[in-house]
Amino acid sequence: MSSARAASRRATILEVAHQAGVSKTSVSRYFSGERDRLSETMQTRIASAAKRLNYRPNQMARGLKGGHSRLIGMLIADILNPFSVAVMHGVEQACRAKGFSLVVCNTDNDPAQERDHLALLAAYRIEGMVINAAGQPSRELKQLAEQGTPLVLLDRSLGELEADEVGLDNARTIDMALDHLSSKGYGDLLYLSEPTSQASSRQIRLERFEQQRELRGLTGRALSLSLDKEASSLEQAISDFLASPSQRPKALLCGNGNVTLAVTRALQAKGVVLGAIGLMGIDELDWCQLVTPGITTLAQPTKDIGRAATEALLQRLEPNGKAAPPRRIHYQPKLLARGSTQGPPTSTA
Amino acid sequence: MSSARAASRRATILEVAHQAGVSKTSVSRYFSGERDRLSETMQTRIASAAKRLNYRPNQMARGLKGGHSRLIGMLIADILNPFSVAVMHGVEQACRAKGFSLVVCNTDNDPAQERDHLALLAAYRIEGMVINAAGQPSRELKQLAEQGTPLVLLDRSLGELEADEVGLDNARTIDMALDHLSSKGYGDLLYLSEPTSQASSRQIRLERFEQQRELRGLTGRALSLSLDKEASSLEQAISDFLASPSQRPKALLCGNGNVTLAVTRALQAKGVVLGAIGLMGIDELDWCQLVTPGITTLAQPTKDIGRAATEALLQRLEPNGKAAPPRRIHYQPKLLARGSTQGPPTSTA
DNA sequence: GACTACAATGGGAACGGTTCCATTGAGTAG
DNA sequence: CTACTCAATGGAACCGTTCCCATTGTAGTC
Repeated sequence: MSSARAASRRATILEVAHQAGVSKTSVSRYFSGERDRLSETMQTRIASAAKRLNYRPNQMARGLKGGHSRLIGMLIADILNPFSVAVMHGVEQACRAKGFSLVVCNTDNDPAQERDHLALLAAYRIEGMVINAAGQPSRELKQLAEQGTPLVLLDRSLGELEADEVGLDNARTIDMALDHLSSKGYGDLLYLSEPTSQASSRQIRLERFEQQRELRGLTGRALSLSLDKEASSLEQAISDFLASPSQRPKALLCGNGNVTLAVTRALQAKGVVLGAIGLMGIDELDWCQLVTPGITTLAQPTKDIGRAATEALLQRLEPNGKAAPPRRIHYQPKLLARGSTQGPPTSTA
Repeated sequence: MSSARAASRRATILEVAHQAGVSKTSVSRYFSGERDRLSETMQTRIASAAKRLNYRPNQMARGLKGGHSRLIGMLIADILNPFSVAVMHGVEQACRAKGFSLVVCNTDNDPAQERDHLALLAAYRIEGMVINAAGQPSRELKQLAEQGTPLVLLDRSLGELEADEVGLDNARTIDMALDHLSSKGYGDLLYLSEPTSQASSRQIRLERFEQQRELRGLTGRALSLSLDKEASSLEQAISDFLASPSQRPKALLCGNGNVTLAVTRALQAKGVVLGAIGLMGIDELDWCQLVTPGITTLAQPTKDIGRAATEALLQRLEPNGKAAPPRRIHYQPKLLARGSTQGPPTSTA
């Protein structure tokens, strides 16, 4: 009879204690990693009672008393971007390995959604956050930081906020791209980026591109535009670039995976042959090797980034780790050279 | 002074009540949607006190008393599959719109991870689950169901479990594929699927393919294999198929996006010209239009599926909705015809 | 053999809310 | 004017844990 009842509703610690004929304190100890404080007999009795009742500690109650929700929040600007998902995958695995759960919130690049999600995460008393979102820290985010919630910024830098940062070595990435393109004979370059106001890393890449392009005596320009709203302006920009007079072979460099996709579509619509016009992208995508003759990319080590972000965060959660100075971890990309930058036809002569 | 203190630690309902000079009951009412029971004065006083202290109700405490965690869990078999992410995006938006939060758990197709995650979600007393995971319901899942947690199965059917199901009309999807392929002149077909033991929808598709292929007098076969572990066996299977003697033009049909990716890679490695050998996939992917001459797909309405799943779930959460008979919602795919099924060269003569 | 130290266990007060029930006062019908 | 209703508010118990602080018993010390 009592075993039949067990299935109907989640058992409480009190019921287990009763079944086992011990106090709830002991049961609590058993489930909070203090088993060594209990005698053998006690342990087996609790174990069997718990099993019989199918008991699981209620995390809500736990979180309430101890303040440990064991929850990590993650804010993602664009969940449909494979790069973000790959990083999230890494973060999730690392969290799980340490006994934390991840609550993922997608903001669709919308500050209002970001605010909502932050309020929510605060309501659940999450213990830390991994953030890959808007450029300007919202009031909610600042509050969270001020209250002592550890923050890790992914691929972003939010000046005023004291937080760890994990991401790509943006300057070096641009340099590698320029090295590669110019070594293949491309001398007139167009850099395309999503709006730089949204993310500091975009800003850095764009500025670095302009600076280094000039320094290396290459011609061209850098452009930042919104992919959703200005699809036509992207095509226009590419047309203008391709039509612009220059003796030097032309190439396009894409600031992230979304841009690479949009640009590849646009080039294909125009009937451009890749390679004759160079194409290179930051972020590796499943299909880059499939589009003839293969698109050259600089791959980010997504897994490493995810893991590093989580480790940085969890370190801050440890009793002593809170005060350490902010870390800045920057990874090197990996060049995957393919046909789209094989060099212009004339240069092979 | 009091405002300075406000920033340091999250305020409690008691502090707000004190500040406002009212009882905590009234503050609770204010934040639980019972504002109409409070007088104007009371409301403004509470509002200003709450604002001053930057108060947010603690969801943990709320969930404890009322049993409402306002949390929905989602189990995803493979987070790196864009289809899953797209559906998840839909689910998340729908949850948010109704005031629920989504906790996403990726199982990497691993039953052990699935068990862990389920235990965890149970510990947080989630109110419902959207599931896209292993074929065999684990003990944990059954328990969850028995305790009355509403379940929605995505693209899967778990016989013994009473739950709503949302997904594609698999039989119709296969029929559409066969219609299209044979109308384009392909008569010798190979169907490739990921392991059918993992998901009932895969099983249905595969069986339907064999049945209908035969019924239509087409030759060929259907094969199920693991992409990770048997990459070489995939290539072998394709080679065998292409080498097999047949008068009729050959085409490959891919059971989902992952297969399409693996097959496209394999075909490209072999130097196969798409179209001469037909290629068609279930699931639309970003790059299907980019790979020359474009890959024909049957697109799933991911957003609809996500929304429908959430709506079904939330309906069960309403006081009366628990008892309704299980729903089965099946969507039609959309055919996106491209060059990879333009028909074999001889048929144009 | 009394005293201390410590290991093993239990009792009960939090934690931050919700909710039932009681209390108050004003309006209304008789 | 009295009794009754109803709206507005507060008091206190409770949700399922954790954790501090007893309490007990047993072994070790002198």
